Amino acid sequence: MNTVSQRTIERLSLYRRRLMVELADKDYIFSHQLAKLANSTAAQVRRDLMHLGYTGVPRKGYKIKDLISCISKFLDPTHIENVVIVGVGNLGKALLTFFKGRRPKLSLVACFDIDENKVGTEIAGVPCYHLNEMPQRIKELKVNIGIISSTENATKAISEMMIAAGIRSIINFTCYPLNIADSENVFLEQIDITASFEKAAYFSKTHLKKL
Amino acid sequence: MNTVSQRTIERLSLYRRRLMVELADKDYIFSHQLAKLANSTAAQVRRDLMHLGYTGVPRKGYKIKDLISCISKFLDPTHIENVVIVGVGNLGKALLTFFKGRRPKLSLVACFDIDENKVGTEIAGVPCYHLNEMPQRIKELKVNIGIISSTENATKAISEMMIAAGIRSIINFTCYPLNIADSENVFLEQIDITASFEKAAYFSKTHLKKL
DNA sequence: GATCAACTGTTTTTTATTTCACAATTTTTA
DNA sequence: TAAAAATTGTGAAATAAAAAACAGTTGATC
Repeated sequence: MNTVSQRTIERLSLYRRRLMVELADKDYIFSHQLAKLANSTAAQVRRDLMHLGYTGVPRKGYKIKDLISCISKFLDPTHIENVVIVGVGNLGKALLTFFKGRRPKLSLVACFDIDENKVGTEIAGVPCYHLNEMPQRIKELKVNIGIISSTENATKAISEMMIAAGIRSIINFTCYPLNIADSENVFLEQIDITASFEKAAYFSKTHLKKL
Repeated sequence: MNTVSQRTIERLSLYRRRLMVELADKDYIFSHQLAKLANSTAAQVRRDLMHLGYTGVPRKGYKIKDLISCISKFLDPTHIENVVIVGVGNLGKALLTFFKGRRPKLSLVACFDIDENKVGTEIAGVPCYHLNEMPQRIKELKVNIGIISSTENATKAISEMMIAAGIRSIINFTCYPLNIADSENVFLEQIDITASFEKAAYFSKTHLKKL
């Protein structure tokens, strides 16, 4: 199986977004131009595009329209994927709003919380249910993707509920480092904002390339 | 110069947070135990700790208290670092709240927006100024770290303002891929939430390790 | 229509990161 | 006190990722 790296998938996602912007201006783009737009290198771009089976034309480049649809065919789910989010505090709300209508093939269908003031309402147009209802809703709505933006100490329990209910992919925005057994076959993306901040602080004093 | 990788810095940050939790329970910890807590491996932990110059004791492990202070000495700025955030929409607000009091050596001293309803108020206890004032405030407060959570199309201009004002490190939460010249010597952390979502979608169908 | 210039797709090389493996060390046990 | 057991620190090997190099095409130019 020709497995594609996470890094490549991230870049393909970025290429597509940059290409959408360019589409208004022109028909074709060279690898070095796309590289510049995506903050990468020409070699890296060509390498990434190899996975698509779409080939450009020397001296002419890639037809933007075709390249976009090729990336879409590669990246996007065939049908619309339902997504849920657990924990509708500040970050959860921000993600709901951010997410809204951003990707046509990803549909945020429900959010969950334990705060009775939120349960039963709609937040950014998305219905909020009690956490207890999550397993049932996930099954009913055939949800494959779950986002966790709860408190740190609820993370583990929530992830276990998600996995038991059949979730295939988790994005964890809490700082609790989830540990999912390989045998579960669940994809995990850990976004550790605290680590990012501390890294920024560390390199603000250290990141001096030329001394 | 013995430069330490970004990955290692991220893990050290995580180790410290996990160790803080353990500190309540016990005095010493083995590399394989810390690895389990941080979702890593014993070899990786030992390798990362090598950079600290702190050595553990065979058959006894690392003294948690000492290890924490050693990581802190390594990671933390010597004095308190001021941080600013630009763009106080949903995500910006969430980051403000999230950040509040989380790291003692990092102090969020100001946020900026162009919305006149926000300018002049306090958001999560942090004063909000007009974006125009940013350069001056950054210089006055000797701010080294800037967070961007604006709209996508404002990102580039904001980063240029930041760099011109003397910022040393930028965390960019917008999807616009900033391109900072090496010569600027500014550290950049790009957090592309859209890419994370699309990655999660991609691997939810693909991430089947054993077929 | 032959030559040149510039770009693509892919192989090779280089660099970075992780894992392995093991001598050295320390505690525990006898 | 000697032997056994378990863990550390680190050099070496393996793996992963990025960059470089280059043959093969294609469009442009004369």
